[in-house]
Amino acid sequence: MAQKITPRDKDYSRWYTDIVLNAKLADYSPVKGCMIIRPNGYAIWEKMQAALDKMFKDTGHENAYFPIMIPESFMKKEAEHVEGFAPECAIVTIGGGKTLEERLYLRPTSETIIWSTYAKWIQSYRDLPILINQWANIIRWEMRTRLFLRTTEFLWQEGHTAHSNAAEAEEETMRMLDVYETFAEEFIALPVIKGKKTEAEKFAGAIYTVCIEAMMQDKKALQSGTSHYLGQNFAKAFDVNFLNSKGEREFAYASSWGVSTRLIGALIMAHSDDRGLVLPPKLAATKVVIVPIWKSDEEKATVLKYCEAITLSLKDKVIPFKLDDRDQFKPGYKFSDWEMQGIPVRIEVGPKDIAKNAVVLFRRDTMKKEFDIPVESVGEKVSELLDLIQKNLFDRALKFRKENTFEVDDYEKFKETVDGPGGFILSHWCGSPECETKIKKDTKATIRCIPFDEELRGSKGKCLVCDKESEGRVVFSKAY
RNA sequence: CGGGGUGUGGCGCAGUCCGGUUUAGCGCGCCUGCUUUGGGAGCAGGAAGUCGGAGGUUCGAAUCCUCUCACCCCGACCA
Repeated sequence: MAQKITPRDKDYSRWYTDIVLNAKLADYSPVKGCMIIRPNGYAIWEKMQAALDKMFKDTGHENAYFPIMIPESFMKKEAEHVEGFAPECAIVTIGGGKTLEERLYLRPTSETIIWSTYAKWIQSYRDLPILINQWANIIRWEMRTRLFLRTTEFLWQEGHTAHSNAAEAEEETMRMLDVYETFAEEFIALPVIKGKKTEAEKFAGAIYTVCIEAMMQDKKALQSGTSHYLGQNFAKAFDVNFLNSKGEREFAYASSWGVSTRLIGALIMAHSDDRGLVLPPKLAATKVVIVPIWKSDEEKATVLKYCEAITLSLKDKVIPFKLDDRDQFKPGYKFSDWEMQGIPVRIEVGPKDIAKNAVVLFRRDTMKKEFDIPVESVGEKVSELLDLIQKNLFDRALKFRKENTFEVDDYEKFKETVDGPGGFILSHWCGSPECETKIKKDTKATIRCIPFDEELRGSKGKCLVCDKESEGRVVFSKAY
């Protein structure tokens, strides 16, 4: 390929963009901040959707679809919500050539349209819970955009549940956070820290927000998924009440939760290298590429014939593969091409291998080759290798996060750490918004979350800034 | 919204300061042919641009002037 990838240590931001473009994941569109998701990128999203959708169904959820356009009056019903979202909303004012009576918001999230509907569906405690998820596109008019990480339009899923009591809604909020954790770690091979957002960082309209935070290779944090306990806020705003078993009228309790195409950004930034994308096998639509090598036409015929045994072996193990028999490129070009696109495993076959009745296996994560793999065991061997790669990516990312997580108790040292090595910093915080704001202003580091993990939380201590009592450490970091 | 930058074949750029041998050039890519093929092939031939848009100055504008549009990067805001 003509275009090269800018190395990470030279310009991380450009490296990221280079990966997205060169791996053919996405392209710029004519509209600022909007992106075109190319087949390679969309394939990752489809894999993510399939895995998540199954997990949602397994936890009792159903899919539905609500409209993209929301009446302005709906948006304005929950005070905190409208304040949080109005500035970044796109609004439709003309329809059919006429100025609309009521302006229509293109959804920045669907709480309002969904809760206005729930008002119709919920009469009795017997109607609860309602466990609905929708796969949709979202519009948020961001000032500054970056492919996958922050785009004006993005794809996501949003779960919206209604319950008859607070405990159940809170349980749901946590259950879905656990689903996200499992998905991130098992599929994206992305280790995450679960925790609670501070008041300043929570979702507009929530009682509280819990999240998963992951560390990228530049040591910055990326919020990878959120789950909100909304209490009765939206039920009150949209008058969603029901009769409980005692015959009393009560407002419903809510949760909402979502992950977006931003996860593709997380995947890229967590695992890829200066050669290109590195896909976790479980999210790779094509897990293996076969590169046949030949010199003459006769050799080509022999090698391709030989490949049939390999493809059979792969099909036997249900491993999706591609055979790259393109004539116009030399093997070296093909190697680079597929490496750039992140295909986890490559099989190289040429006359030398045929002579030994074997193949060469190459793994993308370590860039290492294994020679003399007997052809009859290819499927089995590749299958094992894919598992190894999946595990290695996770272990590598976890090791990296641990190596770049520091406990700091002195504010000067804290500032030095943020400016110097960066990473996650575990420090004590008293819980006051003033101290939180001061730290953000001084260092640009924010509280990513108050971790649930007791080990990260540690014992009691003194706030970095004001020295007041702190219940435990919180995670600070610069973030995307 | 503030600061910086860029718009020239599909992509990346040179030319712009000092208008005129520029028939607008180079690299990559593309097409054809031959030789190649175990880490991004070589040679030969070929197709493709009217210089973001509008107006102006001039005998003459990619180049000067005015206006305008778009995108990118850095900040404030955010999944």
